[in-house]
Amino acid sequence: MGSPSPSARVSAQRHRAAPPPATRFDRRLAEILTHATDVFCKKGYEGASMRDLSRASGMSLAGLYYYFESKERLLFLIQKHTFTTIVHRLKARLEGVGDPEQRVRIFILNHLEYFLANQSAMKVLSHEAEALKNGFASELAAIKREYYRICVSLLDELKGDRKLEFPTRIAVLSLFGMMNWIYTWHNSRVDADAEHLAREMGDIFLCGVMSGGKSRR
Amino acid sequence: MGSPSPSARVSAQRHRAAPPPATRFDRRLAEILTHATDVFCKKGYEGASMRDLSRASGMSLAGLYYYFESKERLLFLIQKHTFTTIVHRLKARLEGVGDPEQRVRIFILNHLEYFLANQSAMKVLSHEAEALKNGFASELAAIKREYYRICVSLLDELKGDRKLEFPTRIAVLSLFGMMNWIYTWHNSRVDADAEHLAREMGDIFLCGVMSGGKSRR
DNA sequence: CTTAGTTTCGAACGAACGTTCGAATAGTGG
DNA sequence: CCACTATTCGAACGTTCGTTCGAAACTAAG
Repeated sequence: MGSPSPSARVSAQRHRAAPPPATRFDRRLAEILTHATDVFCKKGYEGASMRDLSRASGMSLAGLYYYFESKERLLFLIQKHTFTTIVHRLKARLEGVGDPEQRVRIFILNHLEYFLANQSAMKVLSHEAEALKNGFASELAAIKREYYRICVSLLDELKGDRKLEFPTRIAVLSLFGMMNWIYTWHNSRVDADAEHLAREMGDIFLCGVMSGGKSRR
Repeated sequence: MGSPSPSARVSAQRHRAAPPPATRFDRRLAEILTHATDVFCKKGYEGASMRDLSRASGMSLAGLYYYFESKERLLFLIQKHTFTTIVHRLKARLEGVGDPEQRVRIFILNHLEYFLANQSAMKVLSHEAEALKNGFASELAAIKREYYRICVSLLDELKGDRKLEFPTRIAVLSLFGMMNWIYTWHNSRVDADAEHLAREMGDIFLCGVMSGGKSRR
């Protein structure tokens, strides 16, 4: 039993002085993930066949299975990497910022910047949220929940700081809706960049939330 | 040529005094559409097989093709009926209401009420927006555009009436995002009903839009 | 070069897919 | 009852699906 089921490997070896910190295996896998992301984005997870992925990544159908053991795990790898990265970047950007409104604006900007810079990946993350089953689904749900909780706590900070009253859950989910819906309409030739969008959505959302619903009734 | 391709029929006969104004054919088709909507909602358009639809509607696989000529046309019928209905109801509700803010609030309420009362259908409409091709796609895009334009004109009315300045396109699409995202999170056991949600989302959106983005920078 | 390990691939598997066809059934006016 | 249409179905069509397997091709060290 020299090499038992290669695709079960999780990229364990990491003790070398190679120029890029990733092994050849990891680099090739990353390439495949990139191409697969585009295909999933265009045709949807169910609509994309392994043969489509094979064609897009320039590797034979059978060759793909050396890098992952199933189509479902491939989607999982894409979604997990995307979500982990966006959470990681958010935490880094929030460090050292105290003002609650600024912190919310950073949340929005971080989300939109990553969304527009990685449109395919973020569409796959948003649109194929229900495609995974059981173990895969629950591991991803945990990351999602963490991201959600961060947003809740940011809004609660704002609430406490400004003595506001609004339903946090609805506000958070409305904000996610505004931001995630972008993948259905954003056109880089006519629409503004992430910074503009973040300011405009931030204005709509924050002013709405901060004026306490006093426009009528 | 007694009955040339039954499924090509568009429910032409409508000159009878039958108790319900629909023919037997139309009634049975509507039943199938209802069951198919639930299946598409649960498994997605690509993920649902004709055999799934057959099981759910209690009709044989071949029998389904008496009522529509392809799986794609079935999705089209579902989406077109849903979208047409929501636009029709909106127009009726807007009649006779003059105040621009009230008109926007009616738009939101109409959307959310129909969304929550027909969750499956609206999820299929929102989530499978890209599944149709060519002719089907363009006919649906026309309805979608009309609905979008109505929302734009409602916001432009509000803008003119209150001398506001905000980017209409972003505002409209943000509003759609807030509302349509509901299908990813709404839980009828913990979340409020359509009226509450419409008021809360209306407050966030309208106050945000009406205060002109003055919260900072 | 030899050898051992890593990576790739052609060919095939059984299963499931959307769709079709001709025959059987149910319903209806004569 | 009949004759006729409207509706339903079992069985099969050819295609595509995700996945597997054993053998090649490549890579790197001895």
